Amino acid sequence: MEEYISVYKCLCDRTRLRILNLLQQGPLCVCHVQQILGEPQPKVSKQLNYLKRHEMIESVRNANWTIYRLPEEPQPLLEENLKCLQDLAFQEAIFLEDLKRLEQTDTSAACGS
Amino acid sequence: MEEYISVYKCLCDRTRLRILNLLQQGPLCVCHVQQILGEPQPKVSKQLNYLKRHEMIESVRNANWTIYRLPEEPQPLLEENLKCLQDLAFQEAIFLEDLKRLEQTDTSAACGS
DNA sequence: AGAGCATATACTCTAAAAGGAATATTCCAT
DNA sequence: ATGGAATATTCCTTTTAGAGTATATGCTCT
Repeated sequence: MEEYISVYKCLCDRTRLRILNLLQQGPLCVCHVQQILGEPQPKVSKQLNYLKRHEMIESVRNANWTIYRLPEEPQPLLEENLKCLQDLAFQEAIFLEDLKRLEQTDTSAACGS
Repeated sequence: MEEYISVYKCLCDRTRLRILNLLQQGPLCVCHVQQILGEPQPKVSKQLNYLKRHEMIESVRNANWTIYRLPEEPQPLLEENLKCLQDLAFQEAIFLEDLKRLEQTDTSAACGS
């Protein structure tokens, strides 16, 4: 049950939801998330770290970038709610804008192809 | 998106999860929830009120009982996660114990048949 | 080794959340 | 109208979460 609570805590913050929405499209490094969200670097870094500590996402170091991504197989409860997030993405303006900015971002340098 | 966050906030507390688990079996008044959870009355009342304020549950006054229940059609995100809670109920000892105590409780007086 | 970019951490502050104890309210029965 | 049961609310305290600013660390390249 604590695992459930942990998942829900991760999901009840606006910034973290925006991050998860982005990561569903693929891995991203901190600076890209930061650019897309338009939020200060420490804020983004801390929330990414929060999600990682609670095992919602993984990270890999690549040169001086840290690439964050969703795990291959997220825990079931997270996976279920990521699907729900995708439904929301069609209605929620901020999500759509984030995805639009993501498309306009070249992630190949840091994150590989 | 604020609605999503609101749902997740409701779900990230142990007491509230236990309450929702119980209410999936049917309506209950405060004193029964209190007995089953073994928690102090103000705590239970406050959490029920919290869930109601956030529109996760409804209440009806019956004599000097207040009966709380899940709505006929919970909002989709809640409904999805209530299903997940049911999966958890089979593994989680505290949920099983709550359900057992629920069975041993006569709710007919306050909550109707 | 030194510069510069990317990221992480520390510190401080504010606000929100949760619990406990006491009290208030509501409704029914007598 | 009074008492008692059920529920709600208030007050107080403690904890937790999030934001902002500043600073530190890590890595790469020259």
